[in-house]
Amino acid sequence: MKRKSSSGRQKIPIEKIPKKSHLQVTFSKRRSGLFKKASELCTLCGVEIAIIVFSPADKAFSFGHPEVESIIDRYLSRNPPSESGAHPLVEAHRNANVRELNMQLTQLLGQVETERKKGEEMEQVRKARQRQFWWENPIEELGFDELQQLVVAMEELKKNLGKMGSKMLMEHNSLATESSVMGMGGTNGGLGRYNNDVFEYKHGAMNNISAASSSNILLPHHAYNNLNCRHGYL
Amino acid sequence: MKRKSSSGRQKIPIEKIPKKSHLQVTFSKRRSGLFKKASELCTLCGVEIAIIVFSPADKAFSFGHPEVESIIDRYLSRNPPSESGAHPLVEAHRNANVRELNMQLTQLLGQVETERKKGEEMEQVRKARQRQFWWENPIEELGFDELQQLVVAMEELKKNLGKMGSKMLMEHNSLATESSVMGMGGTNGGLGRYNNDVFEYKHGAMNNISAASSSNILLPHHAYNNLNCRHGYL
DNA sequence: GACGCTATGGTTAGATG
DNA sequence: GCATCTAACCATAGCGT
Repeated sequence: MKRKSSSGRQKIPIEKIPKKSHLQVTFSKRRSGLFKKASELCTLCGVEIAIIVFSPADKAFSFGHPEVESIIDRYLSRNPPSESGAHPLVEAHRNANVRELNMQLTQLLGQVETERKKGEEMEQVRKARQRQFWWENPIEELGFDELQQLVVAMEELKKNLGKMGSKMLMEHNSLATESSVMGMGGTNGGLGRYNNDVFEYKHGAMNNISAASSSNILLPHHAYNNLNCRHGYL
Repeated sequence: MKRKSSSGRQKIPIEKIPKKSHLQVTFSKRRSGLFKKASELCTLCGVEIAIIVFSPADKAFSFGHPEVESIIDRYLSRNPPSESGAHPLVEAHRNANVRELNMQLTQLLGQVETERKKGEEMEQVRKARQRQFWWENPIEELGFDELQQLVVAMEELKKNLGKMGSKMLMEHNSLATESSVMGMGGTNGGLGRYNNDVFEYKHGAMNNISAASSSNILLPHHAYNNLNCRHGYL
């Protein structure tokens, strides 16, 4: 696709943006950013915040937790008007309800955000995985070139496996000898035992591995089937 | 000196900070951050903003440009000035607020549930995948028996690949002949060209594939590196 | 023109003095 | 508490769709 589709964020001087359209976009983005920060501050610290913004077009935007008005009231005079005291108890009850609702709301907003992010992250992982592990696609869907790559990769991997296998085998053997637990008997059929029409491995270590693999365990059946039956995948 | 004097900024969940001292610090830092952002928004967009914050200790902090009070006035004069409690209109407004809050609450609850389920489901898939694709773990983490299984699986897979490859090759060839687009020239180095110390494939089809793989494209570099550099995984 | 992307600048959690 | 530092995380300017 595009390697360098964007120059990324550039530094801008903190002074009035001259271009109207540009200003509008920035206002929109930064306003939501500001409200988000405020919301986080509410949640993190359990405080009450009210924000009032008049847009360049003189439209009013506001953020408030629990409510803009109650905070304004409280700010204007340090005692909440408690609504003229006609029915103080009712008012108090109502306010409690509203506070409760707002609390739930804030909490839920946080939860939604959390879950959304989690989901997004997983989606990202999945996508990355898809890109990275293209060779796990059904073999039927691979293109010719991809098949070529896969063949080469198999060679590489097998080489690595051979090396790793011999190392593991040595560790395994010394362990088995020490504890005298694992029997290593059985005939050594080599790899041909599992795979009787194909290849021969000339690397020394590999023979060790194949000898071991033919003796000890024999694959757990489900695993083996898994590997074979999913013939389109790796 | 100090190599690792700090672990740097850590991610924190957006929920109430339990530790009082942390909360106080965070509140202080974020409040100033919020005010700074507001100030930038003022300057950049030439708008009027007022922010009122009541600290956890119930102390009032405010930011205002040009002044908090004038903005509050302007805000109150445009919105239903809900100062007195006994008015039916105010009551109605408040009730509407509660209804609105409840609606949001319900909606959000639904969203949370949805997201949660989605996340859970994905987690299940991931776990299932982990179980099923144990061989994708770093080779270093595989146990001895698993390595054995993997070796055998490789043989199987390679066999299948050989077959599939020959089929693909034939299709490819006929296609290339028809369209006369792809050059197939190049010396045939066999698989040894990519992998010079290991195995030899005796299956007839494989030779075709290897011949092709050494000719045409040579692997795109990033793909090749991917396969080699990730030597721990498959 | 709302949305999405990416590179980059900015904010801030944690630690330290 | 406040200032400072560092390493991460996060917000967002500039583009593309």
